[in-house]
Amino acid sequence: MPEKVHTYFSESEGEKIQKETLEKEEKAVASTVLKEEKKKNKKKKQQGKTEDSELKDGFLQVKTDSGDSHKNKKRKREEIVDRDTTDGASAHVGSKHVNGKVGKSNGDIQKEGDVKTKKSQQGDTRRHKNFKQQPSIASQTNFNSLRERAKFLYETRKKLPIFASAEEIRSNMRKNDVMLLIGETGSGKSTQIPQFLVDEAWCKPVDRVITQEDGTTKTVSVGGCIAITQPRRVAAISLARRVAEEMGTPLGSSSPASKVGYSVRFDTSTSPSTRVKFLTEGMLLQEMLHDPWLTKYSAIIVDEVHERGVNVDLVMGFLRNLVSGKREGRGGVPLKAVVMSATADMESLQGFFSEGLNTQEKEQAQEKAAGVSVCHIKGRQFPVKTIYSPEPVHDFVDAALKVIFQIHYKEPMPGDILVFLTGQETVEALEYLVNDYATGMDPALPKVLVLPLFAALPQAAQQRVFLPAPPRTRKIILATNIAETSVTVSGVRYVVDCGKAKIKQFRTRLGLDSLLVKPISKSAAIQRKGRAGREAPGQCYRLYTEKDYLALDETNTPEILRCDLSQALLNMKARGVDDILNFPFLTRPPREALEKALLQLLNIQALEETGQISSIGLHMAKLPLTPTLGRVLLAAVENGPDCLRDVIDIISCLSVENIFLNTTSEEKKEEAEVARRDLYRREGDHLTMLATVQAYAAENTDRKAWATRHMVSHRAMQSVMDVRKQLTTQCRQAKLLPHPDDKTASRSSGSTAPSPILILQSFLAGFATNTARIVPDGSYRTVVGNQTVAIHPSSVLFGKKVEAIMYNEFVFTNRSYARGVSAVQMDWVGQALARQE
DNA sequence: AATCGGACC
Repeated sequence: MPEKVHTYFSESEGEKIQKETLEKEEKAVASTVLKEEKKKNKKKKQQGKTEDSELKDGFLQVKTDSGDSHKNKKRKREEIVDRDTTDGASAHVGSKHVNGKVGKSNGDIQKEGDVKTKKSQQGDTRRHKNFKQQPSIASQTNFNSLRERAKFLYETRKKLPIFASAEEIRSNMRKNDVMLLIGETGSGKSTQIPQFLVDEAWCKPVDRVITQEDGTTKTVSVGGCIAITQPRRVAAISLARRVAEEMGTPLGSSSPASKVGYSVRFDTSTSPSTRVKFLTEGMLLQEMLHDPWLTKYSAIIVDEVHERGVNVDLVMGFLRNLVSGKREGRGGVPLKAVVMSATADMESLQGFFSEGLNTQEKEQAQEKAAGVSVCHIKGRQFPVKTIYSPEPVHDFVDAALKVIFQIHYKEPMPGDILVFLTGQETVEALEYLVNDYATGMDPALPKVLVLPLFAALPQAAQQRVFLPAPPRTRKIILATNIAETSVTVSGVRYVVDCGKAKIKQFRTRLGLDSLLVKPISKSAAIQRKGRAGREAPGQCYRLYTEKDYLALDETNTPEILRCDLSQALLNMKARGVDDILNFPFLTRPPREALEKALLQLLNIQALEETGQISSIGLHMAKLPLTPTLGRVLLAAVENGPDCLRDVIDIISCLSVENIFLNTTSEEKKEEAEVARRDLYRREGDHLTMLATVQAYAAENTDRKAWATRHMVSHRAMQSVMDVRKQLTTQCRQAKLLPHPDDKTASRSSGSTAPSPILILQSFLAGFATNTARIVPDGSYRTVVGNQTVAIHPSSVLFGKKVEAIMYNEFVFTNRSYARGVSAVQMDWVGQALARQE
């Protein structure tokens, strides 16, 4: 069988080393997380050698220090977590670059995959540094080596499909303020466009005299910086890292001379010289609350518009107003915009911008009036053959099982299989079936390694998908739509697509979220299929007929049509958009949905009767919370600092993913019951969360072990602590909480803990309408609307009967559930509702 | 009548 092994990698020296590593690993197949950790470390060292040996080749290069030592502690922790997440990707670097040699250039940057690879390299570099105990000189930025690296990278940049269009793009942007760019996967748009534009004359900062709201004037520097928005944090960070390398500049805050930075929640890394800044859409919206005219920027590049998250729609609306208005807040300096999408549904976007430009600039009637240019860039993908099911499929788990083994029997190695399913339940069902079937498989055949992948999966288990398969083994990744955009697994040549996904839809009339399995769109189907063609030609098996495919919607339903709009509208109100109904929505939500959200904001006193934003509302908009949770926080202020601190702890839990690990099996559930006994509170989930945060925070020796012991998600708890710190800091700045060194105000040791009653009453200020009372048959009915609702099985109150409940979320899956539930008294509910009248 | 797809401030 050595043949098989040899076909996996070609012949360079570095790859041989890597191959040997893999063989060694096969002998020590690790089954426990602990073993995996060790193995990883071993491999990393090997990886380091691989890189060294390839240095002269130039495919990979160990980065010299980029001054990371200046970063604060928390950031380091996050980087380590980050690196670990993507660690496995580095193991694939070898094979990826081999592919580059035989057919495909290694230069095309694919945000989620390739750039992550860079990150892992840096992680490895840091490890080396620690190992070798390098002297402090290493913390200085080595500009020469940065320049050399950039020079080398330039050669690969030149081969990107987009590179030939650089001059056309520059020229378009000189003529027009807005450009729409359709660039398929692998075109290089996200990394190259900012570099094409940053040295343009219009991108220089200029001083302008601006009349402020109070009538006074002041001189302000306008422009000079380009922002590129991303839907996801990891993408923003890894793109920034890559572009910094290509530009030969240190990254972010590591040097005052750094020209490239990024900004995501909990992690902003910029310098006074930052000219290219990658940020999440949410972060740009946050910046706009403080700087509505985006005076720092000469251009905003909006990337991945086709994903149509609610934030990108808001950004687009604000941007349209900014490019078409009189620019008074910018001293007349234009703000340019590049809107980038992977799919070609851009005609509507063109209309969206040109409509605004026409109406606003009609009077000026100048022929050089900003128009909208459009640019198409070819992508770089390997062909993927589509195989449809000849018959409609009733049970896609069963159908997937058959197709998986059909591929496994028929198709040569290597070539991993990525299966798109709908959720944890289907993933685990198929995992069981594949493993069961594989036990009876002919031992002469390659083995299969089944790897589940979904967001709720613990980090260590997620990482397993990035490890290369042992020799003679085919990886079968069973994933939710996390693998559509957020996670890229290398080595995949076969995709199996069930054609469905769980999609959340907010039902305005009922105030209810539903999470149902629905057919995906054509563009999602194309996206899934594309995952088979990133490294080599591939195949996509669709578990539905071609007729079914043709009947699918063209694109995903924009999130703005599927979600509760209150947070979006509060942000708009805080930005000074008074007339919500006339806001330039890319897709206009139904009037009813807008009105419902406005009413909701009015109910929680975020708006005045006039529809103007209230001072409470303005405060809420600045908090990184949903309006309801923001309202709860402000209500807790009234109950004193001790209550506020506790409420912050609970809110922090509610605003991250589930802190308790899922218990799927019956034994696990019992196990969890025992492990969490000291955390459970009979008052409900809110106080249980409080107990959990406080116990976790009090654990000073080994929080990870504590989390494992209590079957609590360590990853989620880390996020909780981040949110908690952010909220606490914000409350201190707003003088809602005393400063920590203010002795008189710190929690006095003699006083009792704030009563659970005060805490729950604070919550009712935001959740008065999320309440239900028990009826004689023992079920619950909502106080407003009288609908049946059941306590979700994940709640500590599941199966319990109390007078009334308050809940964080009202979701419909196969029935209506209340999630995040606490027991309350009906008269509290009455009082809270009365206050809203 | 027994359990949530994926992001983000």
